[in-house]
Amino acid sequence: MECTEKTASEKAEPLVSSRGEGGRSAASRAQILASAAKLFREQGYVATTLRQIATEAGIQAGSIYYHFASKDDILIEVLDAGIASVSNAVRARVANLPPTATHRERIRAAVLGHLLGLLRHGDFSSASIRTYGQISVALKKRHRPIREDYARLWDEMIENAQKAGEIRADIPAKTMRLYLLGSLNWTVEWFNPRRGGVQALSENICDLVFDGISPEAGPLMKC
Amino acid sequence: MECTEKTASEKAEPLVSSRGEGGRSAASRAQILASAAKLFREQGYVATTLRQIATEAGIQAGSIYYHFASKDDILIEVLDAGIASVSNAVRARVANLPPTATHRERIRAAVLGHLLGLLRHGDFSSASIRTYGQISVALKKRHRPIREDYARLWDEMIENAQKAGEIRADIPAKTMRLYLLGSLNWTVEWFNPRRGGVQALSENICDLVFDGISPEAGPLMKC
DNA sequence: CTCGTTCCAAAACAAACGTTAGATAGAGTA
DNA sequence: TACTCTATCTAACGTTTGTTTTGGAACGAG
Repeated sequence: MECTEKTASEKAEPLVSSRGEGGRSAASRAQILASAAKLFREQGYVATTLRQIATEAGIQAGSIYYHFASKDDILIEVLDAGIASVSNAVRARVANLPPTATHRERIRAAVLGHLLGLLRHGDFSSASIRTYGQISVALKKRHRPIREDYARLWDEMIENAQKAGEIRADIPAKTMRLYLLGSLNWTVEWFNPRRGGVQALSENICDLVFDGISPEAGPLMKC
Repeated sequence: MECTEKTASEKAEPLVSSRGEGGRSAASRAQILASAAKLFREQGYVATTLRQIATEAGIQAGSIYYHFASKDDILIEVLDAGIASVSNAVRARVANLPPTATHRERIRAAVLGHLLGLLRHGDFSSASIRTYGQISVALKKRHRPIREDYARLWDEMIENAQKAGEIRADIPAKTMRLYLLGSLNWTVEWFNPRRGGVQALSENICDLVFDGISPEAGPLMKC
């Protein structure tokens, strides 16, 4: 609202860290982000207080403003980092496939990458998924490009697989992507690491995504 | 916190409505609930203000307390009504099936009932699903019984179908239920009624749930 | 008309929120 | 030693939150 210019601002770009990359304060910044991600994931954005984040990070509430301009700015960074995390996990797994891999194998690798990235290194990506639905349109706008990038990655994989006849083509690719990512994303709502491993669960869900709940080779299958 | 006893409380149970079922104030009560459900669905619980609810309902913020004891109490009623709504929709559709219906047909009816109940008469059920993840454990505890009832309905259907060999049995029923309901629930995050009908989408998703993204009659698997 | 009940508006309440301002301790530099 | 910059604390600001209090229309019963 107000024009908040510093009284004496000679340097136009103060730059985040004073010296080098691993600046002394960079650790604090990272700590704040990690604490925020954890709390956002558990309680959502609005329910999480700057004082909670500060306590979790071992500092005082006001000190946060040395590193971030606002609570919204913290959210944006957590959101972006979360999507980037799973996006990188997926791209890495797909890129590691041999060139002879089928489209189905690429999708399978992507599903596993998405799930593992979500359930393992969880706070940022889980926070990203769980809070996205409850933020203002202004915040969504700032975050949208990264999300659309990731969506495009899936759309291309699905469309290519459809054209190659490796997955069904009677359902729009976009519907398929929304359904597919939704199935994966919802796991963060109920997954409990103490109850069964991530790997086993991920493969179960992968099977369900590909073949549904129908029996593999039904003895009395209708034709 | 404080002991808030009315100064002169002769009647132990004032009862909600003074006269009959359709009391004069029952309409206001319902209006408050409807407004709250709509806002909870759109913004989440914490982000929704009592003053917003009041404005939406056409009354004053303080007046809400004539009908409800607290904001939490409103949430609980919205949550319960939401689950009850889809639960009834599902039970009705399943009950309307002929006695000769297979387990697969029962599950298909349930899936459609869940989706249609969710996407059509949406505010209460959508609010219930979207806010459940962000409320305190105390609130969850009050709401849990109704939710578990509904979960049990699905578990029984799935287990019966597994025993009959009509759906795959190589994946735990509980995992299957969580995956299945998750896929359906996530639709409220992206469904847009202006872009395609509810019925068509529901059947697409139903197909995906049953047969996955694999082609219907694949090159490998012919009937 | 009078009384009691029902329903709600108006205004205020304390607590908590995001945010800002000023002071301060410590490290580096000259 | 004196000065500067960095990173933080302390304390407060104004606003908004859920909630409470008070008072008074509206209305039916006697």
